[in-house]
Amino acid sequence: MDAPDILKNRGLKVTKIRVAILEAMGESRQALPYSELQKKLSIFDRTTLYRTLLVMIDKGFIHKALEENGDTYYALCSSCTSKVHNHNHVHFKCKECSSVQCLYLQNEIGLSIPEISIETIEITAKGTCSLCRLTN
Amino acid sequence: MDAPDILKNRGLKVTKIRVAILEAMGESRQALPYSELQKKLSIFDRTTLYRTLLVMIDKGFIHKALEENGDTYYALCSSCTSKVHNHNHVHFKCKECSSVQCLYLQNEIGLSIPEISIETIEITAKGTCSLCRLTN
DNA sequence: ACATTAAATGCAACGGTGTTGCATTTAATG
DNA sequence: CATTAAATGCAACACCGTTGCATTTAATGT
Repeated sequence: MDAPDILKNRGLKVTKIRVAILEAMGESRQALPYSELQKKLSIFDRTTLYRTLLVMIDKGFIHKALEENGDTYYALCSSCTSKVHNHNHVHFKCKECSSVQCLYLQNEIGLSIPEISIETIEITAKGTCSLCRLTN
Repeated sequence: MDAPDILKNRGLKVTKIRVAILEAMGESRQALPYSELQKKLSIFDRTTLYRTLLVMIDKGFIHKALEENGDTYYALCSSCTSKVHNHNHVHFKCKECSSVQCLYLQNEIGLSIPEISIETIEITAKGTCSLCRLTN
């Protein structure tokens, strides 16, 4: 299913920037930093990019995978809807190539702390990705 | 031990802003967002605050507990040195009062994923803190 | 194919943060 | 009290988040 169909299926108008965002993020299969999205989509006004990202987060197409040093990494949601966001996955950042990816886990990670009710858990792991390990 | 002594012990000059930062963060016992630090320390130039935070992170006094929506939360390091950063703790953000705190765990959380070497893990939990639970 | 309309877009503008260079001040030392 | 390396304040620039408003466009019905 291509980008326009995905948008239609979820009741969103098919616009150039939405298709471009989905394609840009689909290619890489990794989380993209805002700065890179901005570059790739520099044809569009940055306000439009900003607002489009808001909409697509709200509709459950994408999510913020990581905020680090002022840069925000966005990733495609493979299992989220506008209502339910499943986050049984880990965000992994490679210290060498700076790539960020979503890793899905078989078993959800649980955590319980006395007196506090925990609703969501986000996990960010850092290390060396498989590609960079081979390169060294 | 008061702020000036802490600074001396770690080989840092005792300056007003460093003392002020340590005291501001010591009082609250919680992570402070940059925006609030900025307000509390508005006597000082913001560049000085910026550079002082860099130094204090580097020396292991404080760490970034959370970056969210462009605001960075800083917390005192209770078990970190300039060489070793222990992060067997969870950063917890209350969705009601927006407070952020470091929770220390008895047992470190481990995570292993094939083909990837993980060096550090950061966990951010969100929910309702004990105080807000009582209030409701 | 065309008109209608709500939604999407582009532009301008403002405030906040990250960052750097440079001149001045200050804390630690002898 | 003099010396000096470090810390500070100021200026400046780029980038991001955000909002208002006028214009354009995608979807819908005729």
